[in-house]
Amino acid sequence: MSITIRDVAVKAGVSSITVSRAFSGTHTVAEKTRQKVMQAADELGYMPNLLARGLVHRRSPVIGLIVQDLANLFYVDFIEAVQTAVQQRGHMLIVSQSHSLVDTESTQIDTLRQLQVAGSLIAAVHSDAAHLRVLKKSGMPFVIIFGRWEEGDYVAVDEAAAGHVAATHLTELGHRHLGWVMPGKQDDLGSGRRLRRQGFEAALLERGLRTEWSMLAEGVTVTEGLRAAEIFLQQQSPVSAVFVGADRVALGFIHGLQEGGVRVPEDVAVIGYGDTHQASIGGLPLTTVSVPKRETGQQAAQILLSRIEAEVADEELQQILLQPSLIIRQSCGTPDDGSAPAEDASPNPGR
Amino acid sequence: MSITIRDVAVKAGVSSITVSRAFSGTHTVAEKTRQKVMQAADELGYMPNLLARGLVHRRSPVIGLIVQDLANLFYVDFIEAVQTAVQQRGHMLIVSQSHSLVDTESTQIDTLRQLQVAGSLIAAVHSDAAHLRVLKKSGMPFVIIFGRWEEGDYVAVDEAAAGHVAATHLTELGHRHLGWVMPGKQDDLGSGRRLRRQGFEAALLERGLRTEWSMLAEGVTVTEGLRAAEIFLQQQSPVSAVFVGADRVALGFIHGLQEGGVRVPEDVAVIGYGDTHQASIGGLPLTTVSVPKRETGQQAAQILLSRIEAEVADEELQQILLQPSLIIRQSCGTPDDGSAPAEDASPNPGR
DNA sequence: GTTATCTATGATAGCGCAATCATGAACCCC
DNA sequence: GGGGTTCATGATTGCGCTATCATAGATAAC
Repeated sequence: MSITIRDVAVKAGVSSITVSRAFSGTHTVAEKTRQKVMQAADELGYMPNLLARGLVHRRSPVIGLIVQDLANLFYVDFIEAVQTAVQQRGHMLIVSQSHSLVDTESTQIDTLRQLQVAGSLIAAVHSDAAHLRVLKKSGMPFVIIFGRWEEGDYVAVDEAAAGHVAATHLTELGHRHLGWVMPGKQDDLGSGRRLRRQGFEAALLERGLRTEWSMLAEGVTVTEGLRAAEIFLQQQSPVSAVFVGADRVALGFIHGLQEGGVRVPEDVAVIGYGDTHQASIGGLPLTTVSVPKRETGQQAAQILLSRIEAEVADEELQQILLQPSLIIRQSCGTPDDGSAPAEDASPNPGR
Repeated sequence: MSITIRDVAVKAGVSSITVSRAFSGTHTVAEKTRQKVMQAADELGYMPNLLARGLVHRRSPVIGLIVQDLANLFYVDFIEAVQTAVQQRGHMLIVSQSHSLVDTESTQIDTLRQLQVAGSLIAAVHSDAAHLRVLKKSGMPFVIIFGRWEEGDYVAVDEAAAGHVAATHLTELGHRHLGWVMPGKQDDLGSGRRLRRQGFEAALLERGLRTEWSMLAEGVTVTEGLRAAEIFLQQQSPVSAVFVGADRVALGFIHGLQEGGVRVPEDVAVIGYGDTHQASIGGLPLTTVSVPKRETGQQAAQILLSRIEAEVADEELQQILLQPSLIIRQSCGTPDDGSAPAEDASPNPGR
């Protein structure tokens, strides 16, 4: 038997509605009354029931977050940032995974809707799936993250720029024979994979070069990188620098090269993508194109919360494209070699 | 204006309660009726309102999870396992962080209670804080994780055994001069830090040895490990093997040693604790004492869900102590050196 | 002194759903 | 064929809270 607003009202000698107002702060309540109420509540151990409140308001103080894979380090920083932002504004965060499956994603969205969440952030698998359009029609605010969905709000990373940055760095170091490894579970995954590749090749073209070796990888695991290295070694290509589209894969790739007697960066330079924690440590700190994960989280949360609070559905769309940045460590060699590994080399603000 | 059970009822030509039953499956509904209802619901785009349902049931289909720090890789695998287990049984997961602060933890717990979550998993900061006792009295089921709370259910790791395993491994490799670095934000953090140390020293004692160098570290960062290495190098102790109580710190420690011209494992062997992903990759794959993170998640979820479903509050307590295991990689040297790094070397079942 | 404006509080009703109790129909047994 | 048993369905009510409308007192304005 839980204690309700009614019990508090009786004890404080006021009506239940006054108790409600004292707690929710929606109307002014005389300071003296408020104190009486609070004391009564304290003595009874009263706690507001957010379910009941949510039923009336038609939404609960919860934000949904759907990522593709929790175990992916990529999301850890991001989630942390979202968590912090959201909690500051009095919301809780529900996290779920789509495992990169559209159907699962769709189911997760439905569940969030049933829970009447105030809004959600979605790392969508496809950006053209019908269920997003359905969701949009439902009126629940949401922001797509790490992907571009032209019909709604999003916060994404300029993946073409990322590829461009990688290629530019490698060519500026003097490399003329370049290759890449692009991982990813599905090709249309926000089309990031394609864009990264295009950016990379565009940069080469500007310098009159072209890709001399390439490979599409299935997963984003270290093993995948080892496999790529194996294939690379077999082919004995003249390639001296490789862009690997995910840090974990890049680390595996480097390891595989080293096992095969190829020195990194002396014989082959490797540049990664993502800048997850693991990139910065280990024997050979990875030079990588950093994704502003925290900033993505902050901005996305920001947009979502303002949609929720303003309750304006159809303002103009908020579509943000964040720029990646180059983190020079050691896997490509550097002008001034030997920099110490940084705990967190991402250039973003926030804690 | 959302579509309610009532609208469906009218459309299907039945009473609203029949629709309710068709959806919740609590009573038998004639197959023919059920189909009529489902079709009507489909056409209207009806979705059950979990807030309303929760209000009646006095709880929502959500499980709360409070970890100390999301950014800690340690929790990633664990959360993944919990997520999967919980979702299979039709629950969602709310994740929040205590940042190792008792007050924050307490606040988070209150919020979860207000949300009427069905139960929660708590990586408690202290195991003797009063608010846990209050929570227990409230009747909401919860399981303490990664710590021991003798008054309730918990799933913890045998930290003393972990220390013992580390020491045993090092002595068996022939080391006679041992040391340790123990990180952690607070000493009474489930007292794991102390237990680990005690286990380590007990094992030494059994062999007539004792700790020759030790250090308490503040945080669990790479930087902390670098600092420890600096101090270690200054002292020029004869210690040839060090147990570092957190993988991240261990990696930093190794890096620091290498920078100082000390070879690992040739000059100094280093064994870590935790077996986070990052331990397995990088230049020198880390030998470490592995914590069964997935298994902890599975078991804790299991216990919690059975409490929720059984609704028996006071059965006998479920207190589980899982055993750590030794993962031999390269940072201590091995009988057969040169094993390839594994993507996931944890011995636990499950995906 | 009368009207206008504000503030503090209350009464009622309903958010969407399911527990409870009630009813009627179908079936079965000897 | 009367009493027992099961099954499918319905009517009512309330979960705990707040939106809405209403009221009464206080203050101000002229």
